[in-house]
Amino acid sequence: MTQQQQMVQVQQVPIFQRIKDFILAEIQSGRWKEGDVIPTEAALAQQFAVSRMTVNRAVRELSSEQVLHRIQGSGTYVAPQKYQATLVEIKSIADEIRARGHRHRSELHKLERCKAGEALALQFRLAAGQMLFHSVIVHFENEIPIQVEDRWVNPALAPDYMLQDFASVTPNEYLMHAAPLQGARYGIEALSAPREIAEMLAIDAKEPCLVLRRTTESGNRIASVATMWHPGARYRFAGSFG
Amino acid sequence: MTQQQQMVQVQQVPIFQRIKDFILAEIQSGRWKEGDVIPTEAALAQQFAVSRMTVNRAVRELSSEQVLHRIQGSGTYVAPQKYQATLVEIKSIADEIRARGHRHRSELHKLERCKAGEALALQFRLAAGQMLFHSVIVHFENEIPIQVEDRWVNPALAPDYMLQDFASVTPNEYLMHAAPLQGARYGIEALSAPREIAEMLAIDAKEPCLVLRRTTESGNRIASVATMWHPGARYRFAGSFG
DNA sequence: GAGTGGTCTAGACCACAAT
DNA sequence: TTGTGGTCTAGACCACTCC
Repeated sequence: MTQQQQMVQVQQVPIFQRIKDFILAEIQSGRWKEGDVIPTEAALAQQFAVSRMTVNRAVRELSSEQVLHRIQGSGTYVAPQKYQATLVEIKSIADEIRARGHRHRSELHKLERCKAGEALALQFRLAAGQMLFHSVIVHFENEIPIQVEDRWVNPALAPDYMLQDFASVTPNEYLMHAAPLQGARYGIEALSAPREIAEMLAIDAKEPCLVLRRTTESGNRIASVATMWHPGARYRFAGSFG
Repeated sequence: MTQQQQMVQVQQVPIFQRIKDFILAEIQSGRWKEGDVIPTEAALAQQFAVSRMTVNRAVRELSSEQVLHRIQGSGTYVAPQKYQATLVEIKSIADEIRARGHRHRSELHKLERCKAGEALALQFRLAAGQMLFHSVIVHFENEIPIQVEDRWVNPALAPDYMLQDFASVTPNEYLMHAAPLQGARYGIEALSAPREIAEMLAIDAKEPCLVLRRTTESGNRIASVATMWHPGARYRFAGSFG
């Protein structure tokens, strides 16, 4: 086993990683196809002359990466084709603007306490008539309006929301401290700008807007419901992978 | 150690998972803050009266989940605030429709070979004038048009593209077999529908559309450039996490 | 040099699946 | 019953950081 240690030292790449690479190569080459059983841990351990635990780590990690699928008592299989899914990552608007090296500024257009109507109460899973906080903020990138953030907040989870200085702290940043994010639901839509939104974004009414709606949860309660409007002509969600 | 095994049996939850839960609880409660050093593997092993390998697995998995950050020779730290990022997963349109229990049908509107113009050639990293395949397909959900898929394909990677029966196989499905996906770049925009698109989607021209542009790579070459148009009034990208 | 994480071993017992 | 994966141990040597 001291020999193994020396191999690691000389070869740099850990054994479990070399086993992962081997398995990936078999799959990439088509020798192991979708749904195929791959060799057992014991067989791979013998093949590579390593302990079963080392093989176990390689195979376990590939399972958690969705490359393999394991069934206790049965075997290890090549997982079905990777989902042809595109993951779009949407970051905090302020961070994103700063990451581009541009200047972020925000303008508070509205900050109020308000009774929840039926639709809102339903979204918050609260009784109608409950008090909610409501803010409307416009975010600027180099003085060009880029987002209208219309947000409703659950006072139970963020009691100091109305006291924040939203010129220096975005609602996102405050809420992350007040009510640690534990889950979210969201949707992206394309909608015509209503008049008030169009005015705040300095675009024509009816212009297409890219709209992100997001509901965030903290401790099984709804912390916040936000609708973010972006001018279609000036904004896109983008990213890459691979 | 037989005692440990019995504990596992009785308690159901593996020890490494209980250690993960413990660490997560310390962080969630605020007792361990962002940037703090957490106890060493040896200390946790003693605290839980388990072997270091078991602690190692717990901590290693939390590292790969971005909850902790490890520095060899230094220690294990609570990772910086989880990125306040929203991940939107965009699946294949046909799968998505079928997953909703609805009927998917597609109509081929165009299928041609075409010389690449300058802009397209640039996107494909090919010389202008190179031959490309071009298809325009409309996807229907329960007979309502839901997506116009305008796609350019690199013949070098998918030579049989023109021979496919796109009523039964979507371009996505074919391309996944012909040129295994290795990377992608994409963007989501909100645009007014041009006249041709509006006609295919059976909406008014200038109606807002949710547009996904995606470039896919396979083996360092560009396999395909697609633009997918969706009626803003009838379609959204949605998802959740947590 | 002392302490940390990174990796590996050669066993073990268990739950589960296939037979 | 046999074989598979799931978990765990009690050590070990190594690379790296920090003092």
